[in-house]
Amino acid sequence: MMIDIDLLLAWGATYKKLEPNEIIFNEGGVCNFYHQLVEGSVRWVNINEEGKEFIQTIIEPGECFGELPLFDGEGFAASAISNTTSLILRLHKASFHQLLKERSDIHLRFSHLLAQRIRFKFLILKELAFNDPEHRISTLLNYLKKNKKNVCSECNQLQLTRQQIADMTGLRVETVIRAMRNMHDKGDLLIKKGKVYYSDIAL
Amino acid sequence: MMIDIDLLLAWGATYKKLEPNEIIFNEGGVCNFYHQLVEGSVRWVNINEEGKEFIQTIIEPGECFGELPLFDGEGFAASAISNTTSLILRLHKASFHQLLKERSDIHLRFSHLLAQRIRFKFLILKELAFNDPEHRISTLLNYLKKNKKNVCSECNQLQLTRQQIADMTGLRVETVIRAMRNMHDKGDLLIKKGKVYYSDIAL
DNA sequence: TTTTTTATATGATTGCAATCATAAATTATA
DNA sequence: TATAATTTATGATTGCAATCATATAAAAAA
Repeated sequence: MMIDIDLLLAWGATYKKLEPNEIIFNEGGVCNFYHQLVEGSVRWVNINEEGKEFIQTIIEPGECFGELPLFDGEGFAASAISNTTSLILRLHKASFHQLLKERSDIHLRFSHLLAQRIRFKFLILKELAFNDPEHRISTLLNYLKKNKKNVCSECNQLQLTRQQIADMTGLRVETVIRAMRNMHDKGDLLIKKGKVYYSDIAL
Repeated sequence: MMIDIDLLLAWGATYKKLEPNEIIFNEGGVCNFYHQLVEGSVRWVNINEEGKEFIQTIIEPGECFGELPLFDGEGFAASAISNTTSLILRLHKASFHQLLKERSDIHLRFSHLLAQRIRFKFLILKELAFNDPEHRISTLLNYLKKNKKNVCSECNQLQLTRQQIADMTGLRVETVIRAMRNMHDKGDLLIKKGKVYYSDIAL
């Protein structure tokens, strides 16, 4: 989901440049903006008491993030942190609501986005519950491939580290590494010099 | 989220009576209706190959369910099965979309609902990932209490079996039973004759 | 290029929830 | 009330991912 950049600018949105690992907003905090990523990469994460991260989504350019408070009025459900140097666009909450009001087509596209987000959560949740590391990982990778997320469109290379996959599936790095090696051995995916590629033979 | 029953009827919605354990729709199936529960109880579940259920939500009277396809055009993300004798209202998809179009206030309320659903998923997901059965259960119960879901408003009694809690947290019944006994011993909740009550001393 | 940092790899051990088995208590039904 | 079915309870065992430890490889920075 993205709103046309020119439209956002016309409505008064402003750019903000981010350093790597800069906190954009914190879980529980009050939301004043609609956020859209223009360049770079942002992770949307929950961090527990021991500092361990659970990555809800890794946002790519063109996607919005942190939108829940705009629709239900509560605090941020997770924190947003830049992975790399990034550029975002922010539109004031009031302007965003006005925009939705005037443009029911955009409102509908947000409903579509929200439904898709729930769908993804349904998918991951049932995987976490039904256990089995390999299955969890392969379901996640399948979803990402299908939605062309976190993958190089030219070379088919997965743009995630084992640690990130672990943080998205609730597993430990070592478990992910071992499971993925196993999947490689079975031909479910391809690992060359540590880098992961979707094998052509389905997944 | 509920739409006023008279309004639904005016728009051509029809009632459907359900026997216990009747399948309303199946995961992956095509959606033709907006569904709203009037009486009884419905579970929204994913069922894996071995027949084990993961309960995404237990729907109570006044709530809608199976709404994702109406917003993103894909198949049902989970199956819906009646827990008890139930009564639902169904409105044809096309009418629903027309209703949304004419009533932007209702559309906004659905955005609110969708955001809340994602929020709940964020919560559960990070719990499943950060492990620890007691913590998972207590987070779920807290959420349910806060949202007055699956709880008797008069007597404060939790309206879920240990099995259902297990199916919502990805744990086994025995683990849930043991964890909840433990929580009872610590005073986090109250178990009388097997029945669970929220203790007044927070949770 | 060399050094430092980050990511991947792999073995050994452990802890804990799943599993299996069985019983008791509670609720529903005859 | 008796009987059946469901839910809760509890012990014993096991399997598997987490954890710990350490090494190697790749990428980034000096």
